[in-house]
Amino acid sequence: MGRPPCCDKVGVKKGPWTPEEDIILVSYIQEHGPGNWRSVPTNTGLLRCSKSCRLRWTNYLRPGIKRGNFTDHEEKMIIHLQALLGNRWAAIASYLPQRTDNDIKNYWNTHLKKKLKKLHTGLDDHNQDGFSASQPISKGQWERRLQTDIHMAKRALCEALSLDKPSQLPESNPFDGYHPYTRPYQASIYASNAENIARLLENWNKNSPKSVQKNNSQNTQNSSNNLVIANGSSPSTEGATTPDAFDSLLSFNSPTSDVSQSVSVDETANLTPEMNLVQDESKADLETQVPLTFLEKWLFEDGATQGQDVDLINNMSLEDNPGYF
DNA sequence: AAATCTTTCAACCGCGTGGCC
DNA sequence: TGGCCACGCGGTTGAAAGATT
Repeated sequence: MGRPPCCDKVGVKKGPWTPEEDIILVSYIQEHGPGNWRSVPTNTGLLRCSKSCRLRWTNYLRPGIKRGNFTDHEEKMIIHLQALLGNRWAAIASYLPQRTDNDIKNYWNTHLKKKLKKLHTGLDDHNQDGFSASQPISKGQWERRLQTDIHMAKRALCEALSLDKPSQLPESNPFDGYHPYTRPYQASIYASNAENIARLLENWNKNSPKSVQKNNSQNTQNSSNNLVIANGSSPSTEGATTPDAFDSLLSFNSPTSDVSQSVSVDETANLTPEMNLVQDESKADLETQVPLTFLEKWLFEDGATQGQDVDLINNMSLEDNPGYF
């Protein structure tokens, strides 16, 4: 009964990926680009199902992924975006381009949920839970609650932003510079990381698999980190995540710097076909983000106009924008 | 030092959706 | 129009690591 498995279970390997498998997958994607996952296992000889390959790539091997500790900024953004969007981790992740939805989801479940719970139990017994995962509510309540949620989220987000930037509220959209639409920014990351993968592959060819395996006794985590370590902007510093670098990338702390401008034409012009494909992939992501620009505008365009939220919500007719909720 | 408990996070599973025929 | 297929998403699981007793 039920849906047949996505792939033949017989002979399909499960569990943690080995460095060897990572290399095979990365080199294949480098050559053919991401996509057509169905054919990846057969073409690479990997004993993995297509889903597993895609997941491994998107959550771990894909260039531009930042791992390790979340910065305060990221934390706040996740909290507020979760309040806004609910458990739409992919949508939330689109605002944190260096984080995967899986990462964010895990972080929410393991850290932020507890944090917020603590916070709320620390407060009065009033039902201050502004977050979506709560008891069932009626439709009318849901609508009122949604309005409250959005209002609270908007205020909290503005507060968070002003906390991080005590001297100034962003004149422009604070998402500038790392908004998923800002493709040149992504391109620079992908470009640098694609080079790393190439370098890694070169080293892989030089070294015997055994030696690699030895280096990766900590299973796959190290191996995939290695992919980026060669970069110089290594996430191996993740223990002490580099908020400065990250913030500057995101332009949070320097509203005048436009990251999209910081990428030279050469950099984007020198993209390999693989990089372009990666860009194409990110392009596909962008399409799912279109509705969010509306929220962005609303959140940041007129931060001072609190109290107009109800009007705005009224304007945001569910019929006109069915995808928003 | 060993046993037990807790936390973390990579990976899996099943469902929804959109594209193609 | 309906069925099939591939992909993406969110919830869940379980092994490993870390903390505590």
